[in-house]
Amino acid sequence: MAVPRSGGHISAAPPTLADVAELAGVSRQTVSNAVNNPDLLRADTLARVQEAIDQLGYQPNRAARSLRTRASHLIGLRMPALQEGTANAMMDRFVHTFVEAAAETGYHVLLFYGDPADPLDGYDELLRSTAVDAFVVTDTHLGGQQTTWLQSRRARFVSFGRPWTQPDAKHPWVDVDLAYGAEIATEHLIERGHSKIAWIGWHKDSLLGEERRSGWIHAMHTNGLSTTGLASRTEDSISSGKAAADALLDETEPTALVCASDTLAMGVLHALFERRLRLGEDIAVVGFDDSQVAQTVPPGITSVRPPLEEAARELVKALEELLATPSYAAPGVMLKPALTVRGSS
Amino acid sequence: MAVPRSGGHISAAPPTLADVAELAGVSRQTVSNAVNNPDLLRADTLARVQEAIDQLGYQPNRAARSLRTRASHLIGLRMPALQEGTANAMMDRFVHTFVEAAAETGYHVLLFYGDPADPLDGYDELLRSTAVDAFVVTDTHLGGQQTTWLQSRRARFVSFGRPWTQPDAKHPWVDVDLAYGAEIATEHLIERGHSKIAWIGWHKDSLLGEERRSGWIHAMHTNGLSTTGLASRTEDSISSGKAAADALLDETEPTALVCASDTLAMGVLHALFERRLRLGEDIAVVGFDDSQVAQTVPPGITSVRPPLEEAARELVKALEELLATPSYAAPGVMLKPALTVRGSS
DNA sequence: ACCATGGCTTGGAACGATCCAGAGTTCCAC
DNA sequence: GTGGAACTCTGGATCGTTCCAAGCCATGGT
Repeated sequence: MAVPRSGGHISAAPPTLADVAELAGVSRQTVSNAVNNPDLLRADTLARVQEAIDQLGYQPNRAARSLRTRASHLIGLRMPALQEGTANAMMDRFVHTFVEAAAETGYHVLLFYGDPADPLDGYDELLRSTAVDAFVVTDTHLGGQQTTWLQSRRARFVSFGRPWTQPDAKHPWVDVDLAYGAEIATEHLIERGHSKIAWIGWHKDSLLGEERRSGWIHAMHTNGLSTTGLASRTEDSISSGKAAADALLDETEPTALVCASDTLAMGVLHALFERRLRLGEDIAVVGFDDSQVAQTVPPGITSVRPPLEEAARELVKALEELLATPSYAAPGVMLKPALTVRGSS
Repeated sequence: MAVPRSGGHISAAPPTLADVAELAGVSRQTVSNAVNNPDLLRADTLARVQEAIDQLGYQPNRAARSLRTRASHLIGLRMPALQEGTANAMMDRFVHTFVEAAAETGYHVLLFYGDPADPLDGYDELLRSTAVDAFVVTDTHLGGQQTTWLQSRRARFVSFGRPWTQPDAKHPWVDVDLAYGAEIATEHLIERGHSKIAWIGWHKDSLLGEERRSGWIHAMHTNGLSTTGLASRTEDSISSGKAAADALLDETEPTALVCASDTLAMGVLHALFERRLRLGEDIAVVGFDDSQVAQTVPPGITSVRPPLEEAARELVKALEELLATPSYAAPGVMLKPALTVRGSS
């Protein structure tokens, strides 16, 4: 719907506060108050201004508002690196849910790109130009570089991922307890009658990997099961998942496998395919992340599903507090994942 | 060129043009010129100003610049609806590549969310508040509602997807020739010695579906092969893909299947799994979109891969022209997909 | 009748950048 | 030596909003 302006012709320029003020017969400031502090106006004035606003289709100019209030209502999110594996499948779902949660409180998401080799690239420019109110940092397991730097620049941010290497970090964070995830995955297999349950995980220097692994170990030991010869550590790729599965199947002959990621689980599937073993019948497999792949591969891979929707909502809530109270120091929030059971187990 | 990041002294408020001007002993306007039109300055003045800029770590305030120039250097992209299937996997890859391509020309991407039930929701607010310079529209096959509306509001936009229902639309667009994709997929199977090649596609009212289907028909007929009894039309879901495959396998017994999407291909895999048929040996399957799933499922699904990187670059190029020349009317760009051959064929 | 009170409304200034028109320099041709 | 063009640089105005301090106007207590 095109909006006619005082001149009578149809103009491309959107109406301003002044246009509304003139039409309603009040001052600019009153219109501003009608938008931002309606309680300050007398009921009849408010109604009159509101009508003028509706009539013109007025919407405050973001740049002007942002300049004056020093708030852009934008949250910066650095595009996670694109990998040809499945590892970023979870991040995509997170971005979706985060954008949705942010929208509910009037925030939009500014996606930016940074050189994958430099975890700090991109942040500085946005910070200096006051383009965003805050950041969401996602790859905290890669080290505390980003958070440390942001802190030193006094930038506001929250992180999806606990501050692994800085136990004393004060920024709000939300994370998913994936040690617990490994635990329920392993216990699920034990309930199904398995006792030789192997683990395929990541290298020792991977914080995420060690955490997940500890859940498997805990579940095994609590149930009086041995883990010797059942653990393997490797890269997060399909080919190394396959290699690890091959080695385990040849040596220890486990009846079930818990994998630190759906990517590794897919590697296992490749090994099974080659050996003509049937997933879910000859051998059980559980993965992590509940990716698209896990959901769709026949007969479906049982997978540990992180509650991304809840994480996104928690992060947005923390952001709101943080932006309202600059000194806000929240306790971290740890969420529990659930197991989505499918045909593979 | 590169600004020292962890600069020694950190003040609360970022430096402004006036700060730089004072330090360099010139006027504000001169600093502005140093940033935007360096050719206008004498070499020694430029050097002096540049030094002051570096020293303070000055970066123009986006809100102020945006207010004055009426350009935000933001491109709006409505978050495609999240589906639990595989259909949006391609869109995620597109978003990635688009953000990257946009960054190269100094544009950032503003992600926003809109009620899935209303294809226009969200655009209006951003447009009225002049928050973005342009939009990228992605779901043109759902009808021309968005583009028609944006046009009527005189908004700038480009679309990823041809204007299906409006042959006379004048906005720049980029699309992938997926009829051609179906053709090369079918021909690939013919080369491999198949002659009974079935098609699993979407309902008749799906423009995308009919286009892809025509490629299959064309390839079959050009090679003197019959298509009777080999085509089936259904929903884009795993379960209906499975049902369609079951029906075809029972009735016509094709040796190869071309599917309109990787989702349908996954449905086929489910049917094969149940029948204990081996993908790539007992029967060949080709999908569309080259999703994560197609890439990782053993032994890999041969799939038609849309050149998303190229599409993103073309769109950004078109956007640049459009924003530089408001009257810019580009011819649409049609890109050719390639076939990624994997174990499934 | 008067002043204080509190609710509503207002005009001017400011946020930090760019646009614009004009002023000061430099340089060269005549 | 002078006029004029070309080159540099400058100060004021402006984009659309919100902050601020002050103004207006009923109301009510004294």
